[in-house]
Amino acid sequence: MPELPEVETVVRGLRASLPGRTFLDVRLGKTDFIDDPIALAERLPGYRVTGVTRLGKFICIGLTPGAPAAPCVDSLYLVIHLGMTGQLTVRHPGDQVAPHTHCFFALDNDCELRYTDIRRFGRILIVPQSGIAVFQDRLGAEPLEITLEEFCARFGSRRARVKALLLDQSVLRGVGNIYADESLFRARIHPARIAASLEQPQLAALHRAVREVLTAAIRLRGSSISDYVDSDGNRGEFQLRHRVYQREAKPCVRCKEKIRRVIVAGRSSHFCPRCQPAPRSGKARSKSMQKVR
DNA sequence: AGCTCTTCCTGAAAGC
DNA sequence: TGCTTTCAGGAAGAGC
Repeated sequence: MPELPEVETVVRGLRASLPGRTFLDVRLGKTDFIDDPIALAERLPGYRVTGVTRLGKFICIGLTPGAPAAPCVDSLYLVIHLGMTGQLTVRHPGDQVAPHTHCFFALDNDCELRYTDIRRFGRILIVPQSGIAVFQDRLGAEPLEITLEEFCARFGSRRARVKALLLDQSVLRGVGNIYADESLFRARIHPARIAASLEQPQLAALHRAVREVLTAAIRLRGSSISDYVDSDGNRGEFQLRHRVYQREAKPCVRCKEKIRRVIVAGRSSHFCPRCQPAPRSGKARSKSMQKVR
């Protein structure tokens, strides 16, 4: 599933082929995942791509009105979230069309940008230039840019489970289930730990682990678990380096203990019971306190 | 504030 | 074999 490293890989691919291109035409299939499909189809033709950026897990394609500039027409962003199974690829019009391809954006160089999404958990919307700041403000910090101080401020005061916070896009933008589990393993922190209970060295280890895991995953062009491919249709390779994600019952790479899977924050969470010791629950603590007394 | 549950959707895998 | 059920999960919303 596409998280920050996968989205970053797609963005880098698009950056090689989209800037300077003008949208000629938009064809849509199913549109229930598009905020305003009519506006999308009517407004986009004539716009030229100025750049491709990433905001957390969102792909932002910057657009400006085409050469014979219509007066008073604003620049805008075509914003795309790949959800669980979204794929954004650049193809030739004659290329075979993958099943569940719902958007075709024709370009002025005999190529087309295609959006394919089996489960349609993705999202496509147009954000005007004037609205991008508000859009960005609803998202948390960029994991590859956040300082240790800000990381500690965002995590150290919260009573939520650390895994839930890692997945919360208004805290950190871009981390999903795979990289949350992989980061917690490297930092040796149990996913169900209350963030505010973490010691300073643990917060520092997690801050570092998140950045290292994401950087390593970008280097290998992301993790392809089921459907993820980059803008050229190629799979990533970081799934070969996963140490806990989808390794339930397999031996821990550090200590050989069997990797376990539990539900934390409503998500399956993989961890090593020896390397990532479980927090003592409130119940257990009060019981032991009673024993002591 | 933060938790759980539900919804969206499809295909793979498990169960019968 | 072939059908039905279950599950996975990013994000948002409801309700506690």
